[in-house]
Amino acid sequence: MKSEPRECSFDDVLAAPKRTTAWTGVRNYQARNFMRDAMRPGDGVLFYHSNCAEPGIAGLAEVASTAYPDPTQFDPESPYYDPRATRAAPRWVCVDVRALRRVPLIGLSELRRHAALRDMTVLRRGNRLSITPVTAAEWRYITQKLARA
DNA sequence: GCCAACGTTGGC
DNA sequence: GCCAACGTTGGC
Repeated sequence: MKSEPRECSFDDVLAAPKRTTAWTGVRNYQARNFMRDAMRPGDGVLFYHSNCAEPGIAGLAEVASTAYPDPTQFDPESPYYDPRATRAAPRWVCVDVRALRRVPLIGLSELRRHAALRDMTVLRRGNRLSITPVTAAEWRYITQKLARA
């Protein structure tokens, strides 16, 4: 899951109550569908810092809820407000994400260096999705080989 | 700041 | 349903 550290860094989540934050503001249907259809409490999350000086994986987290309506879509004051959404027919969902542990930043250039990660969705050219699936093999490789504390 | 890549919008 | 125009993402 990508987050811009200026908006919400891994350390911000670690410092939050219950080390948990609501993953609000996703306004892409594919990313929304991953949260709604594929993500379950306890699923592992690679917390990725994007659009910053050192893009890469900054920490390990887990999904802490099933999907529920993203409250920011109903809030006219929010930058994520969506006038087409109603409480009866919400368009966007979020999940809660709980930070588990910080890792020494695994930079994008390092991720690209590993043949085992060649097909990672997030590394694909032109990828812009803020939420992308990770295979079991990729997860093992990263958590066991690259994310040693 | 640049720009490639992609998603969304809206006229037709 | 097509597709050009536009907006956004995000690495560099």
